[in-house]
Parts: sequence; structure tokens; C-alpha cells
Amino acid sequence: MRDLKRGTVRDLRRDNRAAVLWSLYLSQSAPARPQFAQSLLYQERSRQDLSVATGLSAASVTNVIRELLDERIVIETGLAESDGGRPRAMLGMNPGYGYVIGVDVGETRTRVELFDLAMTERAKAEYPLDPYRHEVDTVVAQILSGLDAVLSDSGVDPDAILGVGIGVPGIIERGPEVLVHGQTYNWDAVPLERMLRSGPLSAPDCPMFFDNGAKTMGQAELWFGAGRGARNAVVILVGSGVGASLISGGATYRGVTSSAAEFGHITVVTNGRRCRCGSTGCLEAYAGAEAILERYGRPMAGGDQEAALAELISAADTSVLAAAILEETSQYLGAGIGSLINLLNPERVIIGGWAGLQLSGTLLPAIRESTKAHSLRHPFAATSIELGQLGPWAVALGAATLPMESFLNGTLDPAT
Amino acid sequence: MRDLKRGTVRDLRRDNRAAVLWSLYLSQSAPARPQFAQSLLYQERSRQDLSVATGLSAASVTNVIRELLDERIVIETGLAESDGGRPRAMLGMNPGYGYVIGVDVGETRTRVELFDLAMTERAKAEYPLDPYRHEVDTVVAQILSGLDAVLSDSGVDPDAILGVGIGVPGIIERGPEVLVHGQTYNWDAVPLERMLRSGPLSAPDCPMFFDNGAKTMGQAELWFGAGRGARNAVVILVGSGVGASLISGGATYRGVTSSAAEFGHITVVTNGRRCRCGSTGCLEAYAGAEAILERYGRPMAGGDQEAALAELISAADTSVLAAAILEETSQYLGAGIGSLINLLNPERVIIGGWAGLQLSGTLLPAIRESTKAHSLRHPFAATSIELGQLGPWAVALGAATLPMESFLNGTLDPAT
DNA sequence: GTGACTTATTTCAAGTCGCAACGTAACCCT
DNA sequence: AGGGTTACGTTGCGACTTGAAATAAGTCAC
Repeated sequence: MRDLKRGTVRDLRRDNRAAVLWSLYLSQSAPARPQFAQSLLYQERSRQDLSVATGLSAASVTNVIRELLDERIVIETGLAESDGGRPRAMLGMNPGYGYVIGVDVGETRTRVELFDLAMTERAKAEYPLDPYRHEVDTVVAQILSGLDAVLSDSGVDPDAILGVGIGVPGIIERGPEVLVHGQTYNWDAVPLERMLRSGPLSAPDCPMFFDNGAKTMGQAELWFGAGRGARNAVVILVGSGVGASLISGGATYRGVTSSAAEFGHITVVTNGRRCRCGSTGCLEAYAGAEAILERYGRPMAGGDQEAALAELISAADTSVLAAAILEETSQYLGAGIGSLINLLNPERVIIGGWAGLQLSGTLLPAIRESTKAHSLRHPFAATSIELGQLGPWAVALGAATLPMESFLNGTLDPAT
Repeated sequence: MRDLKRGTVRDLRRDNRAAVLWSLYLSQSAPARPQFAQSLLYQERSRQDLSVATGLSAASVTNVIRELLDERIVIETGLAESDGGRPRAMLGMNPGYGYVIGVDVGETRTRVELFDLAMTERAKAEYPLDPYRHEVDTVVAQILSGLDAVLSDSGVDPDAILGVGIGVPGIIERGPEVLVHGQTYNWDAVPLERMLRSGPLSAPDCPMFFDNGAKTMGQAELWFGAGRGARNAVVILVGSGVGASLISGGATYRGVTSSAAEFGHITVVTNGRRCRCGSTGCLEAYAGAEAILERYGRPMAGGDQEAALAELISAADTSVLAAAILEETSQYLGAGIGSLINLLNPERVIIGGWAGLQLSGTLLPAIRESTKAHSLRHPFAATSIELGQLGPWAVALGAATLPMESFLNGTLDPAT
């Protein structure tokens, strides 16, 4: 990502252009509901609206928009009703200008999804993955055929792909080349980018972005879901393991080597249960789906964790053991979330991930209660604890926001 | 703090001016050593140096500097040796242009310190405070006489005070007026600013800034101490209680209601010891000096905690109990710091506060070890764990950086 | 000493940009 | 058809940064 130098009057122009484009783009993304499927298209805006939204003068907006219209990034979509004056010309992203692809390398499946500039989904592909058999080659092959599939299904010209974003569970190391470290996968320093680019199939010769899956999910919720408009928020992903994304100042916080937000491995019980990361007392060792099932006495080394967890939850009505396990789980989650609130003082905490959503169905009040008990009064009062709104494809959607972010900032394709 | 709108070519000018001024200011602050006392003055810079440091052209630096020279904020301090060309004119802040005052409302004492623009200390005052008798009125009176004292001792004209910064233990609520909530103090919604301004003595009619003491200490270490140059860091304050300051992107992170970084109240033992905050299992309930002494069986409700802790530490050579208490303490601290590292992926962790410095004398290796055990490999490897460099007056120094920050950004005195 | 050489700083002439003011377009209502 | 109203485009101005050229202020070899 190019360093955005500031100082000259030209940088100002780039910034203002980006501000207008961002404003227009985000206004198009609906407050998505779980059942949202097709398009995030929501609302167009006029030049006037953009002027007040960005704080720029109408004249400047006109200039920037003219440029964007000339480049065909933006189109006029029609006229608004008038109540006496010249009707406002409504503007929108030109869906056909370009496309982005998001890839979710998950714990149990690989997902690939292709969007146009209006974030309308144009094609998707999904491949199951045998848990505990995450061979690198298998995953790479799935990604590559997924890319092929969405390209041919949508009929989109590969040259029109602005970029591909890939969310993986594990830590990204950004050096001379991108390396992926995944403890769950037993991946150690996997050069995923190189493998994708040299793959047998048509790895598009276009910008690729890598990030942790919890962070891409967080960015999806931030842009389109329960996090819309938040400046400081935390998005928690509870799946087999536990992850999170921290939003600081409206952007995803990554830390110095982009491995921040490993929420699953904060210590909630000093000298507690051993965690698969090697440490002890991690939150993930208590509140991840895998750990919950273990504590319940039904470890699932391979099979269908989702079904098993659902079973546990419904058993809680009659089984004292199951109820106790869930009660404990909300204790631990509350302790972890409370720590997060005390440390980060967010305005919103969003719980997502398949296990998080399952658990929250019945456990949300208990989690809120436990969180309250484990946090200070003032920061707790400033926070709302909510559920994620984007469902299981949130990670892929968020991955697609990575190239989009670059595009909106005008830092994509230095060529042209 | 005024909202820094960006967009016009004039804002650009303000930003560039601020960039030059910051660069010049920070280059003057020495990598301070514990024994530093008088001045932070370190190194002057030429226009050339500023040009490369800020990325601005030499011409622009000349223009900005001319303006600053005209305003007498900056002065030429002499010429550098030449090795064949025109010698560089060295520039520095004009110490006499204005002054800032930092106030540290601590757990056992109140400190007031006055600095000039070069951060040379011009006067200081200190008042002991009977722990557990923090009457608001007493503290306010101490602050007001401290302000009087440093003003008369230094002979500085009150009109030349650019602003006063005040660090308090507890949470700052920024509403229509600033309120302070301090659990340690039993302060609830204390309108400290109003009390200071309406005090019997000459509360200066000038900008006042309030922040948590751990945050001001963190900012002092960030600007002048062990945190210099860091973009992402954590400064931990271990005193009677435990606090922290989070540095994100080179600036202090405050969260949505500026109560972030309450590190002392993250949960390290779910369902653990009761903490004075009302919750259970907080880090502070294990690793704060007060808690350590309690666990040692020698609670100090009033007396000299510093001496008592020092005694405990030296007793560890012979007493099995004392050694075990310290060993446990480093376990808990390591768990807390490890969580911080996993969550925030900082490049540096700095331990300060009087108890932190005492403990680290012998315990630092054990704390490092325990931290390593409680954090993931990659983020741990990217972090260094160091000691604070600024000693007991760091909180006051940091408090003085609050008005200084505003001054450097050009957001002070809208008048003139 | 003196002239050639170096390096730092200032001046100058473009080139950009955002903005306020003003002009024009497009629609409503009567 | 015409007046009213709102949205949008254009123009001229002031402010800004910058690269290049000019100037300032030394060093060095002889």
C-alpha cells in the first residue's frame, strides 16, 4: 500500500476525490439484514448531498464528480423528485466499471464471491473442507477453482477485476512476500500469494490483499452491518476458535506486524486450561466451539461442530450439565468482553461468527450480564452489545472490501 | 479540541506548519535518562533537516519558518560547522515564547511543574497527600497553591502560560463540563475544572486539559522517554493500582468516552479475587502494590506503601512467602501483558509507575518469561519489553504535553 | 588574498486547488 | 407564459507548494 504523502496541493485533490468517492460508495450500502442476498444498493446521492457529507463546497464536488463521470467510475442514475426547483441528479457507482473478489478461507469451507462496484453479488462458489485436513495444496486448488468459477459464472472479464481480497484464519506476515501462519491449519510460513500466482489455473494478475478472517469480517460489519458509522468498535468472531477485529478511528486496527486483535488468546484464567496455541487459560480454550464441546465431554475432532453445538444448546433445557456449560461459557465470554471494554472503551461490541450467533440466540442476556460484572461502570455504559448482521458470508464480503478500500483511496493500479 | 477540518488549501498550510513545528519540537527533546532534571534540549535542526524530516520542499520550509520566526515561536540559535558550503542556520523553539504547566494528582502526592517551550523545567512544587484522605477540597487547594508557587518561583508572567494540563487517577467524563470519577479517591462526578477556575487563588484564565494520569505518563514516555518514535506501544503504570496508556498510530488512544486503557481492570482470573472496583479477578486485584501487600498479609491502608513494597522485595531473598508472592505477581503481570500483546500487537511495552519500577528491578526477567508464555509467538517476537525512563515526575511532564500538543497543532488560543 | 567550488537558503514563476459569487438549467405552480 | 425555486456550472481570486534559478556564505587550494 503506497504511502500517502500529504503536503502538496495535489495530495489535497486526491484526498478530496477519495472523500467524495467514499461518501458515495458507503451511501450505497444498505444496513444489511441477515437475509440480504443480492445487492447492498440502498440510496443514491446528489451532488448537494455529497457536498454536505464531505464538507466540500458544491463547486468542488462538481469538479470531482465531473472527473469521476469522465472516468466512468460514477454514473448519473436519474433525477430526484423536485418540489419546485431543478431536480437533483442522482449519482451512483457505475457497477460495471470494475469488480472485486473476496475469498474466505474458513475452518470448514472455502468461499469465493464476486461483486461489482455497487457491491451487488455477481457470483459465488463454496467448497467444503475436511476440518483437520487443511492441506495447503487443497486450499490453494479450491481458491483457484473458485476464482475460475465466479469469473465464468458472472461472465466478467478478468481484466475488469480490480483486486482480490483473501481472509485466512491465522496471522499474516507482511515481508518481501506475504506469509501465512495458521496454528489451526498447521500452516507455517505458507507463501500463499506466490502459490496463488503460480497456480495451474488463471490466477488473475491483479492486486491481491491478505488479512485475517476475523478482521475482514469486522470490516464487513463496519461498512455494511452492525458497525455502520462506528468510530470505535470491536467485532468478535466466535467459531471453532475465537477472533476479533478492533476498529479504531473508523478503520481496522492492525498493530505493528498486523497480528493484532488475537482476542481468542487473551488470558481469562491464569494457569487455566491448556489452549491449542500452547499457552494456558486463553479465552479460546473456554469459549471457542471446539473447547465448549470438549468441556461438554463431546470433543469433535472432525465432524460437524455446528450441529453438535446446536444440539448442546437445545439440550440445555433438560440437561443440567449442558446448562452449566453454557452458563460458564457466558461467564468467560463476559470476562473477555469486559476486558475489551475496559481496555478499548468502544461504542459498540458486535458478536459474530457461526458459534457466536448460535450462542447469542439464548445466551445474549447472560453474556451482557457477565460483561457488566466484568467491566467498569462508565465504559460499560458507553457500549452497546449487539449481534452481527451479515451472516456466514461476512468474511468473504469483508475480504472483498480490501481491494475496494484501495480503489476508493485511489491507491490501486499505479499503472494507467 | 477544535475539529480539524481538512479540504481547503488553507488547511493544508496549517497542517504543514504544524508538521514543521512538531518536527522541530520533538528533535529538541532528549532521549531522557532517569537522572534528567533540567532540560530536554537536545539537538537543533536546520531548515534542510526539517525539509527531509517533513517531506516538504526547502522552499516551503523557508516560508513556514519565516512565519514562525516572525511570530517569535522559533529562533535561530546559531550556525553549524560547514564543510565547504554555506553553513546551516540552526533553529530551535524560543523558550521564552510561552510556558506550560503540568499537574500530577497522584495517589500519595500532588505535583506541579512549569516548563518553557524547550521543555526546560522552570519551577516545581510538590505536596504530600494522606492516602485514603483525598478530600476534593484539599487536592484543589494543593493544585492552586502549586500553580501560584511555580508561577512566582519562576517569575513567569501568568499571561505567558499557554495552558495547564492535569493528570488525575480515574476516569474523565467530557461533557458540557469536565467531570472526574475516581474510585480510589471516592470522587464521583467532581467538577474539577469549575472548582479550579473559581478557586480563591489565581486560577489562570487559560486553557486547561484533563486526562487520566496513566495516559499522561504514557504520552511523556512516548515523546521523551522509552517510547520515542513508536507508532504502536503500550505504557503500563503500576502503582497502588494498575493503569496503562495505549499508543495507536503515534498518538494516545482514548476510546469513545476517553476512558480507554483501564488495564488494571481486565480479568485475569475469572471468578477470582474481589477488586476494589467491585468486580472480581481484575489484574489490579493481584498486581497493584496495594493488592500485593494484601496478598503478602501486610495490608497498608494508610502508611508508606513504597517502603513496604521495597521491604517485601528485599525479604524475598530469605522469605519463601515473599518470593512466592513475587513469583505469582509476575505470573499475573505476564498474563496481563501477554493479553495486551495479543490484542494490540505493539512494537514496545513500557513498564513504569513507582511499583512497576521497583518490581522490575528483580522481576523483569520473570515478567518477560511469563509474558512469553501468555502470548502468541509472532506478536511476542515483534515486541520489546522495557522500563520507563522518566522517573516519578513523568505524569506531570505528560500532563504538560497536553497543552503543548494543542499549541503545536495550532489549535490553542483561538483569540489573538 | 583570491578565485573556484560547495552547500544552504531565498526568490520567482508556474501550476493547482478550493471557494464565493454569479450565471444558467430545469422544474414547480399559478 | 411567467414568476419562483432549487440544483448545478463557470469564473476569477486568493492561497498554496514546488522546481528552478538566483543569491548568500562559507571552504579550500594555491
